[in-house]
Amino acid sequence: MKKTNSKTPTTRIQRQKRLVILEAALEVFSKHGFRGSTLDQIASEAGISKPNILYYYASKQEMHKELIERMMDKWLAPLEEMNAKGDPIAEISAYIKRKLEMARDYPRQSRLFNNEILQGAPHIIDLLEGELKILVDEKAKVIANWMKKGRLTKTDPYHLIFSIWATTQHYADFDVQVCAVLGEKSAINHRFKVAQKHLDLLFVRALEVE
Amino acid sequence: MKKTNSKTPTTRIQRQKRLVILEAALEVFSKHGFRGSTLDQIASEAGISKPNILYYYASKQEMHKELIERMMDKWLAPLEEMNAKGDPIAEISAYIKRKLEMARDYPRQSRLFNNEILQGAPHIIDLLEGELKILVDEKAKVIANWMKKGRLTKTDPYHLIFSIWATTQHYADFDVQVCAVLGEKSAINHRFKVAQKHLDLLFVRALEVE
DNA sequence: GTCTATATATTGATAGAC
DNA sequence: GTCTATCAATATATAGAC
Repeated sequence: MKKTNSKTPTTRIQRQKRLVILEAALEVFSKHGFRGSTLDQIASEAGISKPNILYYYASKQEMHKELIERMMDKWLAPLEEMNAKGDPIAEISAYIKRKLEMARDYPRQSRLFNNEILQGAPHIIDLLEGELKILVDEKAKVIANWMKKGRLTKTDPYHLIFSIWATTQHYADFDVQVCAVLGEKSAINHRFKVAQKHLDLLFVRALEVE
Repeated sequence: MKKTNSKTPTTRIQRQKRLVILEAALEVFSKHGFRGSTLDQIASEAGISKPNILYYYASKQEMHKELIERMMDKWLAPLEEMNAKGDPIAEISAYIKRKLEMARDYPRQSRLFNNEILQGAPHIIDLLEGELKILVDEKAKVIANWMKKGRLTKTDPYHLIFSIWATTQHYADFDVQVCAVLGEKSAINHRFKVAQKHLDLLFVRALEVE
């Protein structure tokens, strides 16, 4: 069989194996960051030997890069869905719901992103200053327009978006602290139900105009 | 001169040198976490040779431990100051202001804490489940009492505190992203002034009862 | 494709001259 | 107290047998 470039897997088996490795890499990178993670940890987590890992991915960097790229698309989607023609309160409420569901369903992706930002975003700074800024500029304009029309209480649209990011991602990134403070009594489903209700009240009540 | 134990510095010079090293260690640990940081980086940052660093601190662990301990006290103070006998809205507003000022003035301490939590809080989990939980339980009770008396809109007090933590610390931990989105136009002083105004509106408007 | 063995670099920490 | 030199452990990555 001819040598397969690790960047372009062809067979189903190869793709599957790369996914198993990526899954393990996500587990490790999201906890320790890029520099703090080792191939040994990833290999152990994946149940695959270290050289075999490097058969599918040319380097530690390549794994990390693919994880970051896969995550960024998913990360921008919820904001993209915010619709200028919808009801302002309903749109913001739905956006919060989507972001909170992502924190619940993809906490490791959130922590991977958090780690990347803490380290100064070396791999995605261009994306933040480019694609992300463009998207946020656009949505901030939509929100500002809603406010100008008197359909939302006036505040800074950018910082409003930051507040939504912060409050929702907190449940993924600071999960250990949230659990420690709430104690064992709070199962994950209950926790996110209460969080959802609280965040909805917080933002809707603050932004509603009577 | 007799051998000085590195844990109990005696002279002024020694204390000063330890502070320089600690300052450099904070710079590095807050960016890369414990495992991702190296003595080489810290030594370079401090302008002191690696063996000399280890003359003042017995190990990398010892530096990290002292940083975490120094930070935790400072971190709990703002919440402790919240006064059950004060005006509810004013107390919460003042708490947000204090937390935001800490994010502005001690961003590296915030990121050090964030890194520790992301890694599962291995060094402070006892503190979170002990001291922190006790403090939050107490203040949550105060807030719940205010709500019961009709002086604040009803919501979950714990999640309200989480929201305040999340929104304020966001400006320290995600500073790179905030700056990328806001662009170069936003100087730090202006940024925090707008943030302060927005967060005050968000929480006060949501919690105020007419 | 997967393994053992290993090359090469980096790391935390120590020894010992000055 | 501070340095150079260095050790032992660990890290990424490769070589080559099977």
